[in-house]
Amino acid sequence: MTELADALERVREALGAGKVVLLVGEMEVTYEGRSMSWLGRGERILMIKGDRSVLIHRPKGCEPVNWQPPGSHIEAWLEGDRLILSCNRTAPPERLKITVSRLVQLATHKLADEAEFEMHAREEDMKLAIIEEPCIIEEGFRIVESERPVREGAIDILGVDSQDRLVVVEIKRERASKEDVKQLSRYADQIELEFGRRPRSILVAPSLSTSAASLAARLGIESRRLSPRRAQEILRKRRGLDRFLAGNG
Amino acid sequence: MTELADALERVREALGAGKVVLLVGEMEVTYEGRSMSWLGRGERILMIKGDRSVLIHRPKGCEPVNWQPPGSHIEAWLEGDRLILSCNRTAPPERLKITVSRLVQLATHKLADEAEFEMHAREEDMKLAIIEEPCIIEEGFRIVESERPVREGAIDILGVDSQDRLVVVEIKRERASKEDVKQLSRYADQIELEFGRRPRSILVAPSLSTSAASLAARLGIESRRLSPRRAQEILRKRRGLDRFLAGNG
DNA sequence: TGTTTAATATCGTTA
DNA sequence: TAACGATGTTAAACA
Repeated sequence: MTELADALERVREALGAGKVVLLVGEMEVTYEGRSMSWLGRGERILMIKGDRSVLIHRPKGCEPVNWQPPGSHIEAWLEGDRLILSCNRTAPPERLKITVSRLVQLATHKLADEAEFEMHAREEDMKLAIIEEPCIIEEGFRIVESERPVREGAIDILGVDSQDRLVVVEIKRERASKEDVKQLSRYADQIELEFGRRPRSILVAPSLSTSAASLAARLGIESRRLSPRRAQEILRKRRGLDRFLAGNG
Repeated sequence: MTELADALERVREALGAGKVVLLVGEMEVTYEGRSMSWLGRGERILMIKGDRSVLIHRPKGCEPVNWQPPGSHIEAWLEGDRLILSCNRTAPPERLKITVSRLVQLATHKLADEAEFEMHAREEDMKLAIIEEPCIIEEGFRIVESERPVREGAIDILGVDSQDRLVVVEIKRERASKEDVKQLSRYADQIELEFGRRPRSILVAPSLSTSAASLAARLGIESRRLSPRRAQEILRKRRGLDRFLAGNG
């Protein structure tokens, strides 16, 4: 197969030059390492990036069927009328073997992409919004400390209410589960041990699961509705205001 | 830009025909939905599959920088000298907008892939290995029940030892963490409540983290070393033996 | 280097 | 549909 022999040369050249390889064709895939998998012959897309990460995509589904993280050692050779690609890692030991039996398309590109990726509306942004605007929790709420370490993990926010009672705040960016309520309860236990009196506990999340809500009620844990999106809007508004005040100062 | 106008037509045709689109070029990307993200201009690979899942890959890294799961509604149009792709979902509401400013390559393919994907050596296989060969846990160990539901979740394996003491077994396919030890301890609490006496607790995993090991020691929790790979070997050997015995029967 | 935690996690199963 | 755990989770932050 002259076509696959040519492909082998181009793949080797691309690997050496740190190019991205896009190979469309008929292939079999086996993986052995943390798990083991077999995938029989079919038409797929193989992507090898400049950092030697490897992805195999089927014609459907968002996730790759097989992959190898960046830095794998890649070898390529011909075996009869097949093009073999062996992608190996040592820690943990794992191997991905791709057997290409028919080539549909092969492209290689040297790509330049230095842009910064910015993401917002994460759990971190919810915490920042509360720190910059504590009345999200309630009127008169003040921050004492963020990420205060306790025996198991860290308390998202420790604060005091208008009557100077300690408040333990736990933040979740998704619907809170029973387990999240238990975690907050354990944090409150730690604070009670340390300060000698029971703090208030407030779970901040866009919503609570039914079991989480009933457990929270039983344990006397309060909750506040806040979505990551709303937190992001509060931050943006506030920072806009800060810039305005700075400009006038 | 005649090139991008031509690309628009080919993308539309591919979307209608359920083809896979591979577009390499310079683009900006914004996402708004469960989170929000911005990515400035750079050279990337856009993949749209037949099921309308969308992936954007940078030249490095295993994971896509942005994506949209299968079934998103995709619209494409020209805006000045830019090709715009808008990929929308309704549940949850989220939108991915791609602005292509320069085309490097565009390919579309109708791919056929009907192969079955088989994966082995998962946590499930570790459980099966213990069920088929209980002496992996210890001499005289017998299975009572698998996946026994308790208040929070399910016990992987409940069994009895050679002295008829109850044993709660928790299986982890990776190095076990402190949290895994706590989970097992809570399961043991539930069994103690139900049966009126403290069961033995055994954590099965390829290894334990240092903090997990010390917590296990403090709580009187035992452990057994078992990797998914070894479990898979045991299963294969055993099933081979079963077939041999069945052939002789 | 190892551990811990967040993620647009995704994906499957079960009640 | 909601809840819950497994995943070859991946990836980043932290000690």
